[in-house]
Amino acid sequence: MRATIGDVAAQAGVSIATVSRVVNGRYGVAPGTSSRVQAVIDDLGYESSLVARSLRSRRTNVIGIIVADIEPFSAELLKGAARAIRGTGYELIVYSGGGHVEDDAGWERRYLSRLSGTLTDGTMLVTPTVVDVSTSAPVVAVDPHTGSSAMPTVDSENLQGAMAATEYLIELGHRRIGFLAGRSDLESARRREHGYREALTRAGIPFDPNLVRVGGYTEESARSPARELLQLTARPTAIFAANDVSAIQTMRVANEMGLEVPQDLSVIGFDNIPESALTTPPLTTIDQSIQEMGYEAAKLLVALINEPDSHPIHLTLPTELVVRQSCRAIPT
Amino acid sequence: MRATIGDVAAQAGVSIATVSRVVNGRYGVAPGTSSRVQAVIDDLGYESSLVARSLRSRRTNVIGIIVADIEPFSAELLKGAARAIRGTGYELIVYSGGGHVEDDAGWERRYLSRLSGTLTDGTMLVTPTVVDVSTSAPVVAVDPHTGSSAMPTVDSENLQGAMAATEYLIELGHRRIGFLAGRSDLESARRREHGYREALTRAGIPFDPNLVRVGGYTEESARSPARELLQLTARPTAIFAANDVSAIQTMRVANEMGLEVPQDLSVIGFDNIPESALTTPPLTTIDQSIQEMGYEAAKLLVALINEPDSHPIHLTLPTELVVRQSCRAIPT
DNA sequence: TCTAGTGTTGAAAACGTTCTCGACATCGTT
DNA sequence: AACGATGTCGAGAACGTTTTCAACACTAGA
Repeated sequence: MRATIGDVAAQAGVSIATVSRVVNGRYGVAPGTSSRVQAVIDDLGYESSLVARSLRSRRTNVIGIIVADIEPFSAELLKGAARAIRGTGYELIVYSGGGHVEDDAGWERRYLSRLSGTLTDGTMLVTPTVVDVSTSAPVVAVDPHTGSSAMPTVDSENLQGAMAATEYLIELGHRRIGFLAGRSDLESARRREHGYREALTRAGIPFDPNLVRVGGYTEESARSPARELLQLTARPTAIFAANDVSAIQTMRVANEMGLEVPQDLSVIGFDNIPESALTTPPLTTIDQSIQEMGYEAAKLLVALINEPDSHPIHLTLPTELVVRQSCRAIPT
Repeated sequence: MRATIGDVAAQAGVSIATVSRVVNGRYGVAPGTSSRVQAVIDDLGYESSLVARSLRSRRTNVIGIIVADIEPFSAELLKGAARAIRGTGYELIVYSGGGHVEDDAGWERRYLSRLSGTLTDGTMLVTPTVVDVSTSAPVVAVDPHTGSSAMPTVDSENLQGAMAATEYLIELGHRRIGFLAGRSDLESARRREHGYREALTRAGIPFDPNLVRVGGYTEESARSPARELLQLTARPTAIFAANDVSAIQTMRVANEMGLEVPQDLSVIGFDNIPESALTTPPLTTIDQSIQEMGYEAAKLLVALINEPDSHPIHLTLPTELVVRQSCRAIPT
């Protein structure tokens, strides 16, 4: 059984209050008493319960990260956040539901309400759909899926990145370029689609709505729209998928249909998750330095905790084209 | 301000107990009352505090994962664990200190004590140094850094994997093979070193203690021993690093010294973290399917929570050689 | 009409902490 | 000798829940 503060107090022959003082290094306990209590603490291996402590006191020195699920994107973000936290004295708690998000709108509000005000001093929301949460504790949103808000925000240049991806395909000679979109209620998805259309327009290529399918960012939701695109009579020679997970599925579907990438089909993604380098062929994609987003968001959050009245910041990180081997030039 | 159960009760004109019953779907509240309370809950956006709830009640439906830091290895593990949890109704909480582990022995015991018995129904310990923790709640250790114990365990075939790596180098014609070890107090590191020596012995190559340096698994701790190996007068033609992070640093150090990999030096790693495919050249390594370890460990933990008296299991997952481009045959 | 049951509700204890407040020594000062 | 200052300590409230227990109002059966 786990030792409680009461056990320590009883064994040391002092009150609970005194043990609490020793544990937290508060002023006002005699040296003799202190060392005696400390000895009992070591002996029993007592450690204060994070839960009870945070229920009572305002400050916990824990920052929370709320994610819908732990998948490549959020995992990258976590690495960056952990790097930012290192040495600041804060600890990290990541909270994730079972990944059943589709049928569960407002999860971020619910989870936030579960943690905030008690467990954590501040919270980082990863790809939230709603950002108008009202809370006393600082919150920063990473890659929010809706327009700018009063909340501090870190995201990346979705528009420019999507344009760069499309322009690259155009430079390679592609004209029939399919777009596998994310959910249209998500801001990043809309911006990427906008970038795709903008690049087409600038190149003087007419926009064909038939070449756009809605994918939804997850493995499961990407497969059938990808198949639809590849079954068109005028099959696109290239597909720009709105994130890497979708792009990887697109390559898989293409293979299942007997198509070779990049000989028969060029595929480009968005995100540059580590997995994208592991595919055959390695995926050409847009790097949005997810780790940096996590790093900056965590730094921002810590700053916000220490300086609560600073006004909201919107940070936008650059994107960059990463050429690997999933695209090739159209033979003219 | 965050709404509490008291706010809901006051506004609905019922007692706190009744609200609690409605929230948890307990039997014994009149339909009319229930819907009235539910309306107030929706209106106020009330969500019960995870902290307060878990302080009081035994069951939380949360499983905890305790990691020293979030780096490539643990991040992979998390992905697997999240996959295993999906759809089970459990939620996931990952707890990590600031990554200041070296000067902080017994972190796993401390963190466990912080969470267990309160916040989580069961806990997964990632690469713990001590495994003799005593706790009432179920615990499973992943890749424990010490010998087998009474605690359920998931690890992988460190010995066989290390032998495979060394044998591969030998097959390529290498004879002077350096080994960049992990910390000698860690079980996995010892097993990998054992595999290295065993493979040498079987091939009839005498073991040279001078070709072994202690690295310690982290980026910082790997650099100087790697440099030492490369500065030997009889420089090894190949280096087997005990994990991918060390191997990547080894390649970097080699480059800084003007050596080309794999022309001047072959490097092989261990783990197959996603990052290992991103290096130039891509790293040849031993795949220990970290995600699977996380997946199996989480499954095991859930089983243990539901069936507490089942006897401890030790699961060992296979390893596999992944050939990329960081090794080449010695010209004879 | 009484009684036993059933359905609905609230009061209050408990979980493990932190922290305020007051109590009691002890000590130096006048 | 009296008094305030200082040092050391414990009692108890509070944090937001869950859960036990008892209370109350009915209804149905005798």
